[in-house]
Amino acid sequence: MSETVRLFKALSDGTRLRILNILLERECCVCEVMQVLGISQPSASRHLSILHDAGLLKAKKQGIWMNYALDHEGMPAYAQEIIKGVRLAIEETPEARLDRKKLQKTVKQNVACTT
Amino acid sequence: MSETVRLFKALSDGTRLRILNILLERECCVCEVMQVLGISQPSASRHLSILHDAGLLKAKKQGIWMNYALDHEGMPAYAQEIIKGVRLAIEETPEARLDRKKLQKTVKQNVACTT
DNA sequence: GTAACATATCAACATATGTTTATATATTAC
DNA sequence: GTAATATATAAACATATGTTGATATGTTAC
Repeated sequence: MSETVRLFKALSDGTRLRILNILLERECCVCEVMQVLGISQPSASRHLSILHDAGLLKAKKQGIWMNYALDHEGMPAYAQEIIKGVRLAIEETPEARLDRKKLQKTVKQNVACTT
Repeated sequence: MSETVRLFKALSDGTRLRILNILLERECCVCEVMQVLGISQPSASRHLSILHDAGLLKAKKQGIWMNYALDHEGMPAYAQEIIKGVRLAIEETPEARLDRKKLQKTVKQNVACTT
């Protein structure tokens, strides 16, 4: 049961729901999340790791970037059901729409290293 | 979005998930909840009111008892989806099974007043 | 009216959580 | 090697949350 509580605690924060909203669009690195939401880097990093620890995200290092994505296949069935609910709940809110719009205009910051 | 956060905060507690588990069986009064879970009366009352304020429960006064039940019709679509996830998550845990078993043996305490 | 029971609420305390600032680690370019 | 960028982590602080015990409210029986 504790694992379930951890999941709901992870979802009990407006910032993290905003993060899930943009991750439902596509995977993001930390710097994209901080740009879109207008939050500090430590805050973005911490919230992402909370979502990750709750089993919702998979992390993949790509060069200097750490990319986070929803782990639909890896999460338990009940979590998939709950994510459906999250999507229903927030998808059509003005804030969520705006964040997704900002996400489209966002690029990974360091232009130099594409190795 | 804040309403969604309140819902998830309400679900972020092991005691309240146990309460939902028995309310998925049938409606209960406060004294039944405290008996089944083995918690104090103020605790049962408070947790029930948190679930109620989150929009998950309907309350109906019946004589001296206040009966709480899941408000499937009254809750928004996303909440119904999330409750499905809750059920999936906890239904088959040993604790949840045990609580439902205890619920069967529980009777409303005051035998005298059946008016 | 009083007594007994069910429920709600408040105060006090301990614990958990989010935010900010500073710092450490890691990768890439030079 | 140094410099710049991306990320993670820790310390300090304020706020939120859960638990307990005491008390108040409300209903029923007498």
